[in-house]
Amino acid sequence: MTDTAHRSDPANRSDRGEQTRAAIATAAQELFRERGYDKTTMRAVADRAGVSIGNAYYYFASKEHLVQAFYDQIQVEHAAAAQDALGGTDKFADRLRAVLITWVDVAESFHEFAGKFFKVAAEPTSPLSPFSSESKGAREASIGLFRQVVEGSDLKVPAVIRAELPELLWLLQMGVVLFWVHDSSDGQKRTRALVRQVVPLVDKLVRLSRLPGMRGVVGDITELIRSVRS
Amino acid sequence: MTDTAHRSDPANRSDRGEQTRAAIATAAQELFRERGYDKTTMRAVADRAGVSIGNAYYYFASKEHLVQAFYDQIQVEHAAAAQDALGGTDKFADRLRAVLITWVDVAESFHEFAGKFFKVAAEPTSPLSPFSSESKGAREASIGLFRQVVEGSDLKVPAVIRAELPELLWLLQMGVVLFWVHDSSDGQKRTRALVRQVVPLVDKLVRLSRLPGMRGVVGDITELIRSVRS
DNA sequence: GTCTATAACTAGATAGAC
DNA sequence: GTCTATCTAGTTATAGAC
Repeated sequence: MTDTAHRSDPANRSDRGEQTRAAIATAAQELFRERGYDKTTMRAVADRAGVSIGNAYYYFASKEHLVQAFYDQIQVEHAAAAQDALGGTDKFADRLRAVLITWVDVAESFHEFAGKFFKVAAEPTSPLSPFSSESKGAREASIGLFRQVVEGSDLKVPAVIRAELPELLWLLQMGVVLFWVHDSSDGQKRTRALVRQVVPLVDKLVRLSRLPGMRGVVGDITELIRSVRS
Repeated sequence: MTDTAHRSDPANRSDRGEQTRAAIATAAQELFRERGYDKTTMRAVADRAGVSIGNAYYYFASKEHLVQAFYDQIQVEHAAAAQDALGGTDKFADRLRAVLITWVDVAESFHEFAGKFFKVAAEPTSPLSPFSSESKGAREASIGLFRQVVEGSDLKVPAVIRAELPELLWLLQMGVVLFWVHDSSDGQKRTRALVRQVVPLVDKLVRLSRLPGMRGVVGDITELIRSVRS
């Protein structure tokens, strides 16, 4: 493999190329927000970016790939906003709620075309799937956020749980996203209500894991996670 | 409303119309299985059904609507197969496992293009979404199956739980489907392993709900379900 | 080699005649 | 109910400029 000229190698991307790429991505994001995914044509994107369709396809393999820019943006904004929110408290429930609610805040402006976005991400073979190897970076960043939630908290739980909890909380977040996508209430207030209700429950459940009768269950769950991951 | 000629009123569908509709649906199913969703064109479907494209669109509003036939078929086959499997035992865990494994069996032949199928169903606005009002019938049939699992079993649990459990088990089934879609192992054996592992855990958790310390948690969960449903 | 553009292709969907 | 003709938009082929 002497394919040193491959586009994914940053060393070979020229400045001009980067500018064009950025122009296309920006045009796409603007149009997606203005008209939604379906009503945004590749021709319109290329047009606004001041390039030809063919050129747009040189940088983005498909229309779906243009969505990735959003994905990344939410991720980055959420990480920053959550970081702020985590500073205020060491109570586990407060920290968890802060991270989840912060996500809803950040994602709010994307909600209108989130359905299409989600549709794209739901396909297992899509690089946008939260379970895909292409999403590994974003996924691990997100899990890392929940690791912070746990580690900076006052939570006293068995070490096995402490280790597995971040991944479980990330799954919870995926569930919240699923609900959010289907939530047509004003300002996604039903999702916010769900978070406020589910957080104390999770807090209670996690703390209950210390009860003698729960040891077996905890073991089963960690075993389950381990085997699912392989 | 004097729209007595509307197509959705079975009394007004002519025999010929029904035959054409069936021919199109059958052609689509054959082709989906032979080549997958993407490689099956509406032209090919119309062709095999011996009708024009325009005519195909008279009966099915979009290509996605042709997928609905699969959806329904799995539903019906699963209900029948599960019915058989439920006859054998009154143990809750056995009954639950039977219903879940039966689904994996029935769905196996669809797995190859399940990704595309799932993608379509994942869009919140899609009539195929398991949460959509159009899917209400299928959803309730499925929940009914889990009601049978609970009611025909030896399970001794609080009435609140007994009432909410079928819907929760249906959600578990949705989780299994999610895993299954992403499961590329031979014969979906990883999904089968997941089911075999998760069923005893659910069984244990449900029975634990009788413990005094769990009463509060059970109340919280039922409250959560109620508010989410509204 | 990296970029960019034009023309053409494909397939889902619609309009309108019969 | 059924057809043909047409439209639309994602995508690709390919030629050529920098």
